[in-house]
Amino acid sequence: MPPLLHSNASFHQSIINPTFISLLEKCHSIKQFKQIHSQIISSGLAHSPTHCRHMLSFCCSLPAPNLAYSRLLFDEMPVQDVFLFNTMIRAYSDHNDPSSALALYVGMLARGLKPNNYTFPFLLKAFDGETTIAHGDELHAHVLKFGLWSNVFVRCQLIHMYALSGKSHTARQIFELSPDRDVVIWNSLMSGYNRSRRFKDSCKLFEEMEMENVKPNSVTIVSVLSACAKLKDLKFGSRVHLVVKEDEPVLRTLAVDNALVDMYAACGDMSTAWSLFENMKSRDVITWTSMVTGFANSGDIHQARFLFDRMPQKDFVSWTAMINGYIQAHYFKEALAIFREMQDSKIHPDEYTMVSLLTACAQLGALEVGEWIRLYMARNKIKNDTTVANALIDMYSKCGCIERAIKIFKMMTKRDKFTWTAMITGLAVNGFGEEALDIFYQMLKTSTRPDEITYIGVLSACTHAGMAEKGKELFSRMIIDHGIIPNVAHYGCLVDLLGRTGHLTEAFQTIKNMPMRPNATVWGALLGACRVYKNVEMAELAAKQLLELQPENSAVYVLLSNIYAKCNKWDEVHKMRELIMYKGIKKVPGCSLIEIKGTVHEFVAGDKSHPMTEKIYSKLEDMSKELKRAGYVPDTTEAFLDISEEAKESAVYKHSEKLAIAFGLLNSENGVTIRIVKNLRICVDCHNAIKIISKVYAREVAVRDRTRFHHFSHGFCSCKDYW
DNA sequence: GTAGGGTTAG
Repeated sequence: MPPLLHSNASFHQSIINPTFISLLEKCHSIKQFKQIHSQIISSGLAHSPTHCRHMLSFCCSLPAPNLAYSRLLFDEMPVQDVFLFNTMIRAYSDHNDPSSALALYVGMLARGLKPNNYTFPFLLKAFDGETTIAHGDELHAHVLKFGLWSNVFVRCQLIHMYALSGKSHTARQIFELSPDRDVVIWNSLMSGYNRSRRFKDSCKLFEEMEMENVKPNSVTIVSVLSACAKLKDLKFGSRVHLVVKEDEPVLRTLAVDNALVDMYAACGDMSTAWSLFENMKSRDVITWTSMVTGFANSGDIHQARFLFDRMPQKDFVSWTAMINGYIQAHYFKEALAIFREMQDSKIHPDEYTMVSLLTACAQLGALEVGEWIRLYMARNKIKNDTTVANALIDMYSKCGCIERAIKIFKMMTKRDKFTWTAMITGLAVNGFGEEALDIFYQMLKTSTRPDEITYIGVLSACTHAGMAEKGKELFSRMIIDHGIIPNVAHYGCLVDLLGRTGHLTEAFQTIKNMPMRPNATVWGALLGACRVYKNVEMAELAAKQLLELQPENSAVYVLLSNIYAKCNKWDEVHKMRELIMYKGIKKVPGCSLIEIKGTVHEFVAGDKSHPMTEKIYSKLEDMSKELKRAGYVPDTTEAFLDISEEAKESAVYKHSEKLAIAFGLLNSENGVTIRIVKNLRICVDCHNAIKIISKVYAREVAVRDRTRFHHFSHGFCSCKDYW
């Protein structure tokens, strides 16, 4: 910072001082700015219009602008002209503060000032969807009233504004009414379509440009390729690629190459993506990240990781992409592990990263890590937006902590349909059917409309709470009330609902009358109900249909065999066993997860790989004695592959959830809830045993199985033995 | 003495 002039203030008064202006141009921090400002004041030049303009412009365009200081400066200026208003509005705009920008605009009108060509581009750029819905049309009218329609910048920004709020129809009208349509205004409309996810319209617009002989530039190409990537439209994307090849000198930019790589990768054409990638003269972090995402999405997680490890530099987007890749591949533990690596390399995550991590925690039932993430977000001031809160609700629900999920839900000031759906589904799987319906009715009072997924939650709430009549009513009204045509998944829910409440004939009738082909879920729901209500004939029928759809589904044989066993049809059980041996079908191994001190431990039945195996098995022995003393009798009707009674007993005794609970009892304090996540349905023996464990050890045990939560406490389960 | 369009992650 050069020394400031120590000149006599009066000497400079009322003339423009070029020294101050050039000092402002060199100014890089608010501290320096304040020094110059004080000099300007003591020189008596603070009220000179030229100095005011320079000062406000520079203050607003500092590398880290101080909005409050800028506003103070603005407020103290003796004459606030349109230029100063525009500059201040732009500052708010740059800070995504539409309401302050709007308030200033209103103040400007009140002052009798007229907006000019610059005002609306600044002001409208600040607008988000909500501000547009509230004030967009009015401002559009102002544009016309003040005669600014003829300005192409103003029209571009109007298009941008309408597109952002989803009114692409109005955006299109402005485009149509534009007298001079240069490539930029075409691009504006296309980016508008992209923003409102009207990707097909973007592609159509590109074709229109070709027909009207408007030459696309590199921005056009990037936009249209982005639309192709979202649509996974390889055919259209390749056509755009040809256009690029026809005009290489103009269109070959790094951004275009990146967009091409991303398009091919998104469409799953990894070999073309790879050859483009290899031949690029220069690549940046975006190029690499697109490749990593492409490999991950095409199911090649190892290739994704291979590339990821070789990236010359990685930013938080690349790390998040890799975390997401692991989640897509169901490698949830790896997703959490690589986040630790991310922290080691001192790359700061953002809210997107957090959502991914919370998803992994939800899948693993890793409550402690999930809690840690919430604290981490608070400590590191990571944006807690609606998506993050939705992920938290989902994580808490899937970890069986429904109270905490409700707390997040209640604290939210802005909720979207995902929020409501997450809360409804969360309550449903945790067994709070009535409460789930309450939330659903609350949702209907807002302007948020339920969708297909919401209804899956609503119907499963009725199932888990045994509310057959209510469920039937909601099912029959979903098309009338919300125009949602029931799909095969909804029919699956209905069959499940009827089956679980004992209406087997009605469930079967529903399947016969449904307007589409029943899928495996539908027949599976019926088969499950047959098990509970011991209906062998219908079970055979359902199993036969199911095996036609999924001949390798071992669970069907197991379930059918269980039903035979339950009905003492041992000949049939024997036949089933032989059939399985003959067909060489393997049972999906049962697997249970438990999180202890932030680490997720995984157990399969009969597992002896854990470092604490000896202690676990000896704890299991103790438990077995205590349980038997408390009246527990092993129930082996659902044990399947074992021949002798004794072997069966020892097989159920080593079920993965029992191992996990033994481990949990060994490694957690009294009074702490033991939380287990299981990949299959819990078996009847484990269910009995855990009820007694909850009583004998005075522990709450929460088991999440394939379909729902079982909250065990004081010898009872929240599912009321009904699952 | 100010203005318009673009790419990656949920």
